[in-house]
Amino acid sequence: MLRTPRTVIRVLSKHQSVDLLNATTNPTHKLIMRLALTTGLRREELATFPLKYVIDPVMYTKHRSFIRINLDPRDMTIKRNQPRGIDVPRTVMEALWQYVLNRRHQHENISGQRQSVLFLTESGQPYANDGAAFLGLVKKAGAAAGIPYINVHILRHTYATHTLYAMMQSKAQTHALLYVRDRLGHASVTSTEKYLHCLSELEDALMNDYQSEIDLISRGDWQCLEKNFNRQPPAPGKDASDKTLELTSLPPAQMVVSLPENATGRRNLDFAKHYGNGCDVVVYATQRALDLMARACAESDGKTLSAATIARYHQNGLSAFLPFCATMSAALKRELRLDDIDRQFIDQFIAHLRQSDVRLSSQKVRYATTKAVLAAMGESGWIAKDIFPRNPFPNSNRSMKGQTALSEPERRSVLQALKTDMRAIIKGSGSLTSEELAVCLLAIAARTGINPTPALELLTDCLQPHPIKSDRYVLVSFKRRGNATHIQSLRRAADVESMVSALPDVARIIDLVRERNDTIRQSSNSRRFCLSTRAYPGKTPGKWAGWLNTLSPAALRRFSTGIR
DNA sequence: ACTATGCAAATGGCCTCGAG
DNA sequence: CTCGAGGCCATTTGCATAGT
Repeated sequence: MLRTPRTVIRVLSKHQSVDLLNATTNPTHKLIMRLALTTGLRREELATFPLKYVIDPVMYTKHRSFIRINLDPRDMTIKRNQPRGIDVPRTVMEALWQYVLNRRHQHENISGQRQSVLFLTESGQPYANDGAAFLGLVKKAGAAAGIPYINVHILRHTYATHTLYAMMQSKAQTHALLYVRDRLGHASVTSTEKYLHCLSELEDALMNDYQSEIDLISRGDWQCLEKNFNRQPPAPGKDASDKTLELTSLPPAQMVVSLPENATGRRNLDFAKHYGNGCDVVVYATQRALDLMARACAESDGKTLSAATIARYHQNGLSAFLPFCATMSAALKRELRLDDIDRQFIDQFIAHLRQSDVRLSSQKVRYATTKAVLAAMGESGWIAKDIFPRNPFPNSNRSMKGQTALSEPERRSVLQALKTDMRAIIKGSGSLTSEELAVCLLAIAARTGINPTPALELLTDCLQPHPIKSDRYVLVSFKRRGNATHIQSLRRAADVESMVSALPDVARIIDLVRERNDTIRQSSNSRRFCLSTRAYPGKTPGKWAGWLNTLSPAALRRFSTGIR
């Protein structure tokens, strides 16, 4: 501990703060000190800190390392009844959240009474008398850590001094002072300025990375807490059983994840080849994660993640990640476990990608898609969260090459060819083949300019009468983009990809497709899509005969390369 | 309050290959 | 000949934030 001659303010150095926390064995006490050291709360504020201020950090969507909490005198004891905001490190909030779910819950059950304050004693009661007991436990920890003089308020001084110091490295002194004043709830900045005197007395080396250092040492406990939490039976809920991971009999009988109906060529994701390489647990966890995504996709009608995206997770991400896991297993000479997947493991995976001979953008995609799957596994509680570095592949969106439009003569000849083909189709009868459908699609696209994938997913009711112009129609297509945060099953304005006005000839094409392929569509598994056809029209009695499908991108591509 | 900008994630596109 | 799988790359979109 360092003291200054002119003031009575005493603060802890970074190392002393760390020692203090390490000397505390009781997790609740440690958490109280950690909150005090990272937010500068007063003793009475710690004692009356409301339970309701603790949130699941996962639900805090702003990508900041601190979570802003607004303290309200109606919820807790605050000096001068003055509301203020404090910034809680995300890692501390995570620890508080785990405390609430785990240890606090147990203590509350001991007394059988629900409490509104956050921190509870071993007997499940709030800390009485504005947290008078904190002094004893801080003193005890201080003695164990070899800190000669300490009290609860020193933790607040320590926060103030170190935060001021850290902020003044990058911001003006005034800014830093005002920030710390507001966090501490000082009425005047002159109170805050007292801490400036401490600064000059302290050595730089003691001051750096104060908060991050404090977080680091507490991480161990936090991870233990999390593991305990995961080991408990899942909370009752309708999807609780879905998210449990059955690891007893591997490899599983079912090694394929089926994707719902979609407009890409992907149908089934095969995991069989990844089993038996020393990482079956990991393979199975990833398989289950994709399975959950696929189900969510089917239930939400593709509004969560599109089937194409899930397929890409498998193809781009896992096809790189799972072989890497196999290599790691070989290197470790043992079966890989789920708790092997930590920050270091991810770093090694990144290094592994970096030495592969694919381009940077591919490395990035492989990493990003793997991350998406692992993050989902983290959400389900199967592996640790927060294991990813900030951005391992910065500036990957370098040079871009745009596509050039067709020249005018080219465009004319394409349109001419389309017109001829369309005329032949109109003359014919019976259901349309995939090639004929491709002509229709291109004709629609050429007249309306809609994008290919939305076009492939046009619904049977895609054509609406134009509200104003009686001789026109509106062609409505939907985009599938969306995150889990906007799950919606209803059509929303934001989901409309385009609403182009269409002349009667487009309406005629769509009507034609709708009528001629109606029988096929009715017996199809994709009856909502307008552009449905029979795969292998009329021939090939193999296993695909009679299989019904949408017009596939592959068919469309082969057709369009044909007309070039 | 609004706009421009930069970054990361999400998504689309195209090629090749093997099986039926 | 068609389809889906495998693989790589490019572009678009969403989000946060700095700047006005």
